[in-house]
Amino acid sequence: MTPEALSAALFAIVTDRLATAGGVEITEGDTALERPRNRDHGDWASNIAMRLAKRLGTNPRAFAEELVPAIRALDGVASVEVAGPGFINITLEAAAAAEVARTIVESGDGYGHNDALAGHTINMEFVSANPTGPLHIGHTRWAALGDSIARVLKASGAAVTTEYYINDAGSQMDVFGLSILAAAKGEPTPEKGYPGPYIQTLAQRVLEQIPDLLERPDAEAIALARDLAYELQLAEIKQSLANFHVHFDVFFSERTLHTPDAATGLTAIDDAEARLRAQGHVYEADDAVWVRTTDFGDDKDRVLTRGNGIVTYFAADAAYYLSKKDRGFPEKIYLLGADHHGYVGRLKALAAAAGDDPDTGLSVLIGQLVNLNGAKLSKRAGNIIELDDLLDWLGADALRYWLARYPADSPLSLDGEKLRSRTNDNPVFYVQYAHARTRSVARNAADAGVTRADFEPALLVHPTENALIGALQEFPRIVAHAAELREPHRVARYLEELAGYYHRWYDACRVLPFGDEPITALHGTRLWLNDATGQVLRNGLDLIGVSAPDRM
RNA sequence: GCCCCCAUAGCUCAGGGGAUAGAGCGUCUGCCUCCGGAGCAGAAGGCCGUAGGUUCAAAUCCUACUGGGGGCACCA
Repeated sequence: MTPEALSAALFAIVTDRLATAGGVEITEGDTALERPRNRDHGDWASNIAMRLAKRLGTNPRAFAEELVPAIRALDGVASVEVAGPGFINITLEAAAAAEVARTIVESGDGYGHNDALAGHTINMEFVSANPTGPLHIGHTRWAALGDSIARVLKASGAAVTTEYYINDAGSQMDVFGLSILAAAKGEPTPEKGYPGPYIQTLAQRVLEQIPDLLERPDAEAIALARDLAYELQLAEIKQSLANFHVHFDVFFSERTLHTPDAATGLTAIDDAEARLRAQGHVYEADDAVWVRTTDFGDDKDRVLTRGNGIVTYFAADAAYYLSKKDRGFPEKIYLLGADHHGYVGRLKALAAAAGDDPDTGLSVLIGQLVNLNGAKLSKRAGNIIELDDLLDWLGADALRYWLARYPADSPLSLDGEKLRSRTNDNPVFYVQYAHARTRSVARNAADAGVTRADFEPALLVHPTENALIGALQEFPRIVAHAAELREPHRVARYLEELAGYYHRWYDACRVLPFGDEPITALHGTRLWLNDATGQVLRNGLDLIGVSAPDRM
């Protein structure tokens, strides 16, 4: 008996009761159960009676009492009580609750997957760092968060495509080429050019591949340096992301939006402008071409083509948006830093201008920036810390976990001391340790001859077993909530709780027999519970891209 | 000026309208004769920024205010 099954049964009972009362309708979400903090309040509690009391014009306790007999009659329910202002507290039979251990072991990696977002087709864009330099600390949070969100969305049944938009067009690429060439010549960084030792390294590699670079005319040399350095840098970025266990399905080049179609001679941006014009949202003023985004809530209209004939970044954004739409993504998610929150208005307006509903088709997740030991990092300050260095220093697991365990809108600072520590200062170790412990117990069980041959769930009656089982039962719903809210930190926090329940159980209940004690069904059944816990810890850690070691 | 985010234990932070507000760190006290002590049990520590409002019920929702962070280009 899972909370989902119990909730569904309760829903049936309540709707049945309401059919005779008439006039009141509820949804399945209304009978969702919560795990009471206080064990005296049963295994699962419902507040449905209090929620309906007003609409029914009845006393919540009285209405709750009316539901009790039908709930008590359910298979696997041990007792039902009405308590407090009208809570219905349900206690399950130990055997019915502990069934979940078998379910988990048999479902394996699939346990926790759910269909909360079945039928949703989602495009997620994040990171999208300029290919003119390495990924740095400013990108880490979105990389970790975006990848984890994609994982929980998939686990909840959504079809997800993760996408990295490469800003490989525009003047900053020429500045990049110029910087590389200057470095190749041994000249100082040009004004407003890209500084940094990585430029020197890139220049060196470019020279190795194009030995006669410096003998070519500057214009040609800049273009050659730019394009090759870009290629090399992008490969580095992809490698960094791979090292960080972050996966992108698509790397989308902005250049392709500026490239004329062979047949029509028009670019995707031309096409986007034409489509917005056809919708009646485009006008000319001051020699420039504008979109009237203020019609859709933006605070000012936006320019597509500047007076000098050059298209704006926003024009490419528009074309890119339409590309996502055309490629079949009804839902688009953008992850942006708080420093880009000014984009929200124009993106929403763009979606509306394109004929989409910005409320359902587009969600922009804004997150706070990351600090390091309290010191804020900005490019201008020059104290850039590269992702690769962070990975060398802290390891992907600690970094991914730390970045994933806070809500995106919560300020976050990386504390190198904590992340390197192998104590409870560093929560990833607490969780990973719990997993390693489940594996250790399993190894010892195998050596001692304890197997999963016997499974007698009715034997799992210890309070710490009840608590652990309840936590295991909650996992699918935790994943579904994390997906619906795009909040993977819920998974991390859940894992910390689960690890706590496991450690307390481990402390109180032995899986292996003492000394020469005979092996009983209880030992075997507890091994199921041990293995089930390990499986859930593994599945949860995987959702945030963190490894689950067998030994530490 | 306008917009967005934040305010909860000494510190860092959880807490999608419910019962006695939680965790880690730090402080104090216990637990290693057998499954990993990177663990467990317990103590101390709170006017949930302030003031109103909605509700049977508010840390949670709404409004105003205070204090902190960020943003408001024919840049990319």
